[in-house]
Amino acid sequence: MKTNKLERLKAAGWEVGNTEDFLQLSDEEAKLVALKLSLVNAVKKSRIKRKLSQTDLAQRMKSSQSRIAKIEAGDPSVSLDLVVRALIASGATTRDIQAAFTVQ
Amino acid sequence: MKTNKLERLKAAGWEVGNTEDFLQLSDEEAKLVALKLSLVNAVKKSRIKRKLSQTDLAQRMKSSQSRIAKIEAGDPSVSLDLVVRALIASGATTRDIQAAFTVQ
DNA sequence: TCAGTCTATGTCGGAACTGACATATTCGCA
DNA sequence: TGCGAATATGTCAGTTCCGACATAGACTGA
Repeated sequence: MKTNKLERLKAAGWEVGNTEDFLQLSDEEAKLVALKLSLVNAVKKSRIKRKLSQTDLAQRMKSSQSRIAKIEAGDPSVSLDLVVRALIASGATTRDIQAAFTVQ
Repeated sequence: MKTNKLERLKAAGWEVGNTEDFLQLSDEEAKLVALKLSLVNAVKKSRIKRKLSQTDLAQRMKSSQSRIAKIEAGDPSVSLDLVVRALIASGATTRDIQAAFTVQ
């Protein structure tokens, strides 16, 4: 999956703004990554807000602690599906979710 | 994937409202399905609006016509990832996308 | 009617994603 | 400091999802 390029770089400490044109990511790819990033942040925020540990959240959504850690780290092996699932399971309201989808 | 239950039923002509408690889908599952459904509709709407054929859209996102058809049909084999990707590729604005995430 | 375009459906091999596990690291706090 | 809880990282086998292809059906205008 092409999107992973950016995520890998980000993980290596790059800033998103710079790398976009450097890698010549298409607008579509950039949008998708931004969206995911926004959701990822929302997951962590929502989880913390509800005072859930990663293990707690994992149980709620029948996943594992390591997967939650990867979600929050923006790991390339994590799909949008799973991020959204985590967001929902973390108790985020519909409003929260919608807000997370606000990318400009 | 558990979510498919509902999608299969829906495809068979069921109404979502009824089946939810019948199948005892958790709130989380229901939310996810509703979200996907909303996005799926947005894809078709956006594609038509821009007068793109399924083949056109497929080329834009380097997928295939049959995949687009499946996306729009809410096929169980289609992930949220792909739906969102299609939505973006169809030219939907950020505002459109956000609107599609408005589920209550 | 029929040719051309569009959409739907089924299938398949390969790619991507998953939960689970092991283990390392970080983080309070007594 | 050191201990327990929380989080991070790596790996892997099983599952899901993917594009591609074949083909069927639907729709439109001539």
